[in-house]
Amino acid sequence: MLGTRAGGAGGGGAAGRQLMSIGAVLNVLRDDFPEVTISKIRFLEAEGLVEPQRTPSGYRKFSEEDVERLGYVLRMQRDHYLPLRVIREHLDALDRGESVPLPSVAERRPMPLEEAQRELRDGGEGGGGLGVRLGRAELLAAVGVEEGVLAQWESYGLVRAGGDGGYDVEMVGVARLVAGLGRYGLEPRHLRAVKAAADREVGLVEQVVAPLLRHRNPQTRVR
Amino acid sequence: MLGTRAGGAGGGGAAGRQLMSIGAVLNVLRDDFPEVTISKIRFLEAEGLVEPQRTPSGYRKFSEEDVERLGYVLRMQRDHYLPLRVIREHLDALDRGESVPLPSVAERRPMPLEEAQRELRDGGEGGGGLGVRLGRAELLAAVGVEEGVLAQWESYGLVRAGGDGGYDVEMVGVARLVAGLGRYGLEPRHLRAVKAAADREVGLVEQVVAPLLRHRNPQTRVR
DNA sequence: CGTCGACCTCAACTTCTGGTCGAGGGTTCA
DNA sequence: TGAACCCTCGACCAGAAGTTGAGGTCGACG
Repeated sequence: MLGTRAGGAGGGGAAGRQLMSIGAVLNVLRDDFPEVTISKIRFLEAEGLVEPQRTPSGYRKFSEEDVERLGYVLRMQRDHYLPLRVIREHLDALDRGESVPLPSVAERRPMPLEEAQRELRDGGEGGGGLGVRLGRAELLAAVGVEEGVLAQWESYGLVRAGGDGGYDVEMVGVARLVAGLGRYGLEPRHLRAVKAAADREVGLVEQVVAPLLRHRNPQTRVR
Repeated sequence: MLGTRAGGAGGGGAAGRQLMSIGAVLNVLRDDFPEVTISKIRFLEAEGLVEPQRTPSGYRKFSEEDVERLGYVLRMQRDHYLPLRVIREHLDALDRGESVPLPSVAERRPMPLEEAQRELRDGGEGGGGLGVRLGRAELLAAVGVEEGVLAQWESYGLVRAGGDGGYDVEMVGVARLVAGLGRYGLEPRHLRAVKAAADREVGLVEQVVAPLLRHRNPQTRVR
């Protein structure tokens, strides 16, 4: 409906970045987010998540960017359950060119090791197999990096050896990911931030893999 | 203090799976989660997140597993902001051998494609910087898999081409991860579940990669 | 045997988040 | 000029996540 808006798509150069009224924004968004309302958009502004321009008379005018931003907020909220405060901080930081305040798990203890060991002891390889552990050389080979690089990763806590000096298979996934990221320009020092992601990854993999030893077999189901 | 309990650590074989009182659990956990309290643990039980055994007289008795579970809950809550309901559902499903209900972004709409495309059209590369895009062949090379495999991944929505047929650099990270997981036995059909993780991954990577810099300093200047 | 600390339940209360609603009133534009 | 749209502001609301306290039991130690 209202075919007006986005119509042409065409190359429209630098022309007018068309601004849209709150109602128009609503129409655009509710396609992806049916639960959005005008009052919610206003609320999100009040909470500092967007700052649309205003006409002299006070009407809000949203740029495409604002709309994307709203979409991002809504997505984060809906799909990742992030509280608005967190999204805001994140976005704010990004805005001013800092980066990634991130829902962080980082820095707390440098030592979930004990836990891993316990798991290792208890679960052993009993249930599910997959108790596979790699030596350092194997890991290096599997990931395709050099000694020094790995050492560096370890110093950043990105990859970690188990108590026995061996590496868990999961580490391959993590390491490979780190390597992948590195390949397009992210250094470990940037990756500290990403460690949170790696942790998540591990968390998830743990859920997928580890319970195989503790439990029977996975299948799907979603809320 | 109370050096008693966990003391030995030693290899106590099959001996008694020692159960601990709620107070003991508290001591164990608050090392990692200082904010935990007895009442919170009870609350979590009430919410169905753990089900410790009981002595005949009604005292709670937590197994190691229960404690780990609590740790998991607390970690998910603190680090990933997941609501208890979601954690519970996830855990419940895992318990009964289903799998990974996961804070999912999945289903709901079978079609984020449109979104991606719009983003592509509208935002072009404006928003994100890092407009680098890869061809299919490049992606294949970067990840080191064959055509067919990639096609399969795509059919599972694990990896996705943009509107222009090109792949975003982030996809390399995702694809590489998928490849890594595949390498130790997880098939795409299992990975559907993990897709949520991949999505997170992308979200995070976006944040890291796009704006380039970083620093942190939360600041709350609402209104 | 008494008593002290750890534990129990249950209901009421609290705080925070994330909004919604409506009254009262301007703005736009066909 | 009037219908449709938009504005602010304060009140109100529901749900999540705990906390608190009153009243009572358990267990172990001296």
